[in-house]
Amino acid sequence: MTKRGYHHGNLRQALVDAALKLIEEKGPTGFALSEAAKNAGVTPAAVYRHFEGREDLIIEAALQGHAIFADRMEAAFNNGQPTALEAFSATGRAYLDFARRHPGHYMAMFESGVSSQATPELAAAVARSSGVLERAAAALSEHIAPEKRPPPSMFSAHIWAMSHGVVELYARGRPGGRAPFPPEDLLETGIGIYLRGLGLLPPDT
Amino acid sequence: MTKRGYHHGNLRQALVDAALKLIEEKGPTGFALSEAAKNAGVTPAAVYRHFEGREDLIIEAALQGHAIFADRMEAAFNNGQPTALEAFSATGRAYLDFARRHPGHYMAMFESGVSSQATPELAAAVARSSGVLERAAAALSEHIAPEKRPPPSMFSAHIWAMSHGVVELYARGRPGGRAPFPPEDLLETGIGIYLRGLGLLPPDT
DNA sequence: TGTACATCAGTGAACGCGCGTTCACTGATGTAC
DNA sequence: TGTACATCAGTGAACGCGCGTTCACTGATGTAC
Repeated sequence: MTKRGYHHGNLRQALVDAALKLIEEKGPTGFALSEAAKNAGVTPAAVYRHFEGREDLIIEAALQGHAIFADRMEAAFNNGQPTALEAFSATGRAYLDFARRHPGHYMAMFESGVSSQATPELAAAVARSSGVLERAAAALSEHIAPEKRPPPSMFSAHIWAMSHGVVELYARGRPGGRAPFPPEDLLETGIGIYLRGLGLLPPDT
Repeated sequence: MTKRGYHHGNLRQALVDAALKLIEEKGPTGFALSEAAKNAGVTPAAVYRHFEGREDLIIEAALQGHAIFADRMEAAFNNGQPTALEAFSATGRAYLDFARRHPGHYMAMFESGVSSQATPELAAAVARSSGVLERAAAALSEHIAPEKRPPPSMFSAHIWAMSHGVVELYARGRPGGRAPFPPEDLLETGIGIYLRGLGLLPPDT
């Protein structure tokens, strides 16, 4: 099924996997093409049979990340079933879950410095990811009285910002040394309070 | 007043300033000690008269950043005057304002990968920064009924996460290419909705 | 089935580069007499 | 005021290193006859 290559089998994907592991360990700017090649059991020059260069490899990693990300978010959203609220919450949890399970992908996507417009494919993948979250926000905001309803894109930007902030500050080892609370709890309670502020949850839990 | 050096005048600070500018331009991992030295009009080896090495220079930049940051936040908080709510909002605005005015510092502080425990001085500076925000959150949460009051450190973690997320995703050029809303508005509305969720703002604005 | 050939994934050596760091030094500044 | 000396900030050359990228090549695989 998988098209096997001549010598290696499937070097292209092996290189992406090696890159992801390295990005996870050392960050996207600390990642070295040569090291990825070595870890894939291959000479650095071999990389150029499959990618244009270092940046192109990072872009592929980000691209695959966005594809997985959008899939997960879409599955969690589940077309707004059973309720808009539950679908939305599931989507939020899927965000954090993705960041934890795929730190390499997450970093390639959001911390690599690669423009989301770098290639048409990447732009499309980013648009798809963003789209899921925005649809989840839009579905949920139907339950808000129109005159006090924020634009869905602002709604989703708030959620995205809080999620990303939790990932960066508390799901890794940043500010006070270690996290004061489990990131999952932090995000769940944070989003809960936010939704209550929108009148989407009863005032007392 | 400023102790002037023998040859340069005040090379130590000139190096920090050059480093900050470079960090702002290329990120903390892209910053090169040699380039900072060159921009300060000095040989790379001269750096070692004032710092132990590359990392030490970044730590000094982060340290100065935390000092400015804590000062600004403290001034904005203004001991909780005139009201806890207004003081808290001012503190939130000061956060974003700092991130925009001092991107080099901000990056050195939160994106450099330097541990906040790297030196005792840095740990103290970080604790002071965090302390201000936590005090602002604690003061404000006095107005919440005790049984539905989240721990102040969780409260402040939510705000910090949302602020940081807004900075990273929307106050730079990240996800959809450019920001859908001005970051200031995004943060102000986001925090507003969150505070409403805590019952600290009336349900309709 | 066997042979000749074309393809092309991966090799290995080399490149130029900029990096962080070291070291013996030099020469401007400050100080003692 | 003038001279001799000590200090030490900054120099300049050198180092070893790993990086991304190039290039002519080789040799395993697949294909045609």
